[in-house]
Amino acid sequence: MTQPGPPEPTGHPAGQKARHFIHQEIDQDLASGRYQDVHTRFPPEPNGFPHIGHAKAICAVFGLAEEYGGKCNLRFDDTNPSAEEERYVQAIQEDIRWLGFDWEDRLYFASDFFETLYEWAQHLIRTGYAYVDHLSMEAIRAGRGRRDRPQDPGEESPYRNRPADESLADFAKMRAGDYPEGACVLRAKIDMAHTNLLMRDPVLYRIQFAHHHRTGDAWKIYPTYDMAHGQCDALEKITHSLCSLEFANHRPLYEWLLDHLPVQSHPRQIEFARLNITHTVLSKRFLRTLVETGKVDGWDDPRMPTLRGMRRRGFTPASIRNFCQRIGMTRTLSTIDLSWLEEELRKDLNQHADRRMVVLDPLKVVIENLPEGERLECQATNNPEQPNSGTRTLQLTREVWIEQEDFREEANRKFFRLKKDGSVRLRYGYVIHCHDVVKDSEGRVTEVRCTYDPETGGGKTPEGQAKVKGIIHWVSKEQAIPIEVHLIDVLFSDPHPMAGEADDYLHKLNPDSRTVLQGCQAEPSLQEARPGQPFQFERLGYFVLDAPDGQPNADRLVFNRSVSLRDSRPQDGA
RNA sequence: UACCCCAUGGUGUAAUGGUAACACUACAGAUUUUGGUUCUGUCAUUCUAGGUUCGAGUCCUAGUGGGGUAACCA
Repeated sequence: MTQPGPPEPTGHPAGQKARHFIHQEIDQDLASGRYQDVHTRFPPEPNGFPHIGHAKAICAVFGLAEEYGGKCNLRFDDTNPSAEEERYVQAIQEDIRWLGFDWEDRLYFASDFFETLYEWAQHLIRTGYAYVDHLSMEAIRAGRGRRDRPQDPGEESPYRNRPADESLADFAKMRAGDYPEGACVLRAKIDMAHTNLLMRDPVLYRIQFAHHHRTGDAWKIYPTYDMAHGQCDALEKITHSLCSLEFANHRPLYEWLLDHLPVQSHPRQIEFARLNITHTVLSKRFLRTLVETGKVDGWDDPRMPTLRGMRRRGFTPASIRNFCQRIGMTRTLSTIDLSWLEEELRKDLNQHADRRMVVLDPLKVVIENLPEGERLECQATNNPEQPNSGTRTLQLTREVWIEQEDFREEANRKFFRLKKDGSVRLRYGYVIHCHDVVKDSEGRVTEVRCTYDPETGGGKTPEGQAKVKGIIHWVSKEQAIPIEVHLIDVLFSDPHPMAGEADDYLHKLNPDSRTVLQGCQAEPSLQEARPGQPFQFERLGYFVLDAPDGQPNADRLVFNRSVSLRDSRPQDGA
């Protein structure tokens, strides 16, 4: 039979998609005829906002379906009403679409299948594979085995061998709400001596009176993950059910249930390692703590590894997809260096972000031989990587702002920006020469006095003159608009915040994860910046207009630095 | 502790019993109106011990190290 998969690669040739162990498994399944096509699913529980770790899974399942010409469903695993909310259902869909994936008309909810799952539970009871157990939660837990001696077999519940009719009647009463929460559960009857403790008669249904975001108060009982997940996979005719490694222990149960239920199809669970990234935490619980304790401003704080946080920070869908492509899929535990994410973002933004000039920490330069009121027009390229991006006109005036950092009264030879009695080129403008400085009473330079060379416009170097190596950015004082800039740094100074004791991570937060800079000076075109529109502020990095909850700040222009430019300045050069 | 999973340069990923490779980082150089981009080069790798085999990163056994699970969460 022919396989739709890509050709056999060796290594990672440029431009060719990396192939991983799941490709190989799928190839075999198609070759052996186990499955005729590839149908995957993304199964989030609507109880939080997706983060970059989810992006890995999303890219994998949607990507695999696409590569094999198959389909990928979106299914909300909404089997625990006390934890789940409608707003997350919306947010998750928004984030997946933003990443660029489409489930078309295949949007499902586990709750869509509650009636079938109920019937299947009855089926298990009738066939002698499930029973209603009135033992307390503690008693059940104890009966499954001692924590310190898990090798010993568990103890069978006294309800284990009750007649099916009795269980059936009790199960109906559970559904009807005749029993209070916690009074009883439905358990599978498997093997109380199994070495995998999950197989020691796991709970399949429990009573919950919580209001469900979709089914309201129609149900008093809800299936557990194990009773719902594989069954929904089967009902949706999923072929390859991908999940993270912590579910590997559930696979025998996944198989057992499919084997004992009248399912029409038999999906296959494949586990992969979840994503870890240095300097951050990727777990809903820990991220929630950061939000709830006010360590960050919210789920969409630009420092958060949530997709909405990253979006607000200026990450692009392409950069995230490329990142996920690059890290691959394995069963090996790994921690990816945060710089990989930043590198992918730079790669994308270098191609697509228009260039602008902004001075973060302004120092006044007076060009003495440029009369007040006179303007020198300079043509600035919008994006050197995109020949068709055009140019814009900047006005060079007598007074301009440059970066404090770009001026030194004295400096060594490796410093090739502006110093006293030295020259530097104003980007897109002219070469200026500094011959004097003005200082305040404390000796700080408040003003730099320069002259410009009219022969050096358009990047020209006049005959016989040495080429000026340093080029710095600038903004006309007359034209500048004030903006606020937020520099974003790592959330945790420790590369491995999760190492160590339970809640240590809260003490490893980087106190300087956000630096607010007020009084920055920007070229006037930035007045028109739109949310999500990426810019490179020349020599400073990539920036995006801040838009909390998708809306720009009404009272002022705030830009977040998505990522800095790679900086190879030598340490002693400053 | 029991069960399950994992182990290849600093990092990540390939090599499907047959010459250990690719990318990133680091470092060096070239180009450059961004100390950016781009290009070139250099350094560096199979956890340990046995076994199977003509041949082992790959298969087997044991050890060591790391991780997951041991919820009426998913």
